[in-house]
Amino acid sequence: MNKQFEKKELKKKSENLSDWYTDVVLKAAIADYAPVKGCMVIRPYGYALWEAVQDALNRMMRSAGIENAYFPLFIPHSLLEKEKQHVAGFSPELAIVTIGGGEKLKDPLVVRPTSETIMYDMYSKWVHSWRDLPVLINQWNNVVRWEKRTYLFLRTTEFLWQEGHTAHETEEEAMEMVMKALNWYRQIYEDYFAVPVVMGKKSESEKFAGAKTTFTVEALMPDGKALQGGTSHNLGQNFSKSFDISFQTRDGKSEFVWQTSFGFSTRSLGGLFLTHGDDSGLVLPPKIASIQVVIIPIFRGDDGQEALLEYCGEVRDALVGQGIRARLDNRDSQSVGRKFNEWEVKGVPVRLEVGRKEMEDRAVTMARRDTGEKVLVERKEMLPKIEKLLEDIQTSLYETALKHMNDNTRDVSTFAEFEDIMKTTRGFIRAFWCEEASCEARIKEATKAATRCLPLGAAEENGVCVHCGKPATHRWLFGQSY
RNA sequence: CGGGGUAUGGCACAGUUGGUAGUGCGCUUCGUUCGGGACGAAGAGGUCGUGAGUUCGAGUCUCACUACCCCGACCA
Repeated sequence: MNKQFEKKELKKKSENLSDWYTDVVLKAAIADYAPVKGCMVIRPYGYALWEAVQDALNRMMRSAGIENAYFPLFIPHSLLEKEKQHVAGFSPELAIVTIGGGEKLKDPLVVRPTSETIMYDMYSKWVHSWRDLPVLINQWNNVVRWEKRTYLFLRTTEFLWQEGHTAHETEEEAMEMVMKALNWYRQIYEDYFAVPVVMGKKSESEKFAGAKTTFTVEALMPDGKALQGGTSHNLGQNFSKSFDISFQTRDGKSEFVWQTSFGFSTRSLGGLFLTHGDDSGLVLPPKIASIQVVIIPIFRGDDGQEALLEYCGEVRDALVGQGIRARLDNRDSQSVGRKFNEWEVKGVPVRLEVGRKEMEDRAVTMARRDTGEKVLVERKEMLPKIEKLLEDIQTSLYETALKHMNDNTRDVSTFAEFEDIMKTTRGFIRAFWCEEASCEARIKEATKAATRCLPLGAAEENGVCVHCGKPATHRWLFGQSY
């Protein structure tokens, strides 16, 4: 049974993850290389996934009173320079427009790498009183960061994201926002993508340029490397002081606002593709898949084709009526085998095979993408069974990924052990660390692994740093970054 | 930005001592098919990365340039 059919033209995930990844993203028509280095075209089948993310995050943000807006692509270089750490962090990867309309610009324009500066310049105009707070604005846009080495979705020169930027009366209120956003990101990964994550705080050297504290969701990829999945920053008053966003408090004093920013990008889709999927192609979790069920008619001569298509159409309408995203593949130019393979590469969670046999028995054959298992289901039981199957696939994908993460998260007490793990399986390593940047840098140089985060809720303990032996109070999560 | 490699049809590649470009897949049309990438017939598609040079003649030899890929450094 459950035979895995070999894909003739697809590289194997089991042999080389990164070759497989590129191959499958291109062949599943998720994305394609654009003529500009490091840039890609997100094709309709891939963009539909991004739209699903947008829908989910927009719902979550709306529930917290956040509204969408749009700010310009270009940022005057003079504005970017206002927050020192911010400009220092981003300078090496900026694209800068120096000529406009054939004339050299007096103040070059930066193509936004993120929008803090241009948004906060506006916020300073808009905020004067405690009554103007909180400011709760999000924007969906594209940003550009000139990376030296790029990779489809995971690190592209231009990428799409949402960036939320809020301003509050108190730091407590800002922190609530920071954690709320972080939890949304966790939900997108875990509930929609079926990708487990660890939530935590970034170290000083890994935090956002200009932030007081950065929080992150970190996922573990199949090759044991870690992916920073989304970040939420407590900006404190760093930017409000640089951009003069001040307000009169309820008791008449002047104070700077407390700010947050948080972002979730198309990189996340790369994590989704890497995590699931197998030698036959992508495996999309039902909750995010744009097509959850594909119906494939199996013809027998010209006889009865019309009746078969009619039966398939009826099956599709029943599914769609139930809110299931179903597609009938009625192309007669492709053979059945080819269709099976195409939809497998594209990772559609459930395939219904419908031939004369099923039509006569008033049934469908239901095949699940993740295990390959096929069962014959009576037509009248189809709807509840498919709903159940979609849930089962979602759960099973999450559990498999969670097991992988747990199996590859190791407590380590000696540096030799640390080095050994990084040389072999990689994965997450939990170890005491003295919290000194120079020590972290030496660990990274020796093993390629740096701190991913201090997991939320990590207990305070008495320990010694895994590398330098100095006193340490917490076990940090280490890993090699994607 | 350092080290290595590659560049020939949409994709993957072959092309011998220099003689004017080929194979497989894909694509188009027609027909027969369809329970795991169908078959037959007939077609379309290439300034051989760019620019110079050597030569009667360059995909092939020489030089320069450019782009891309892999490894490393970098990557809130």
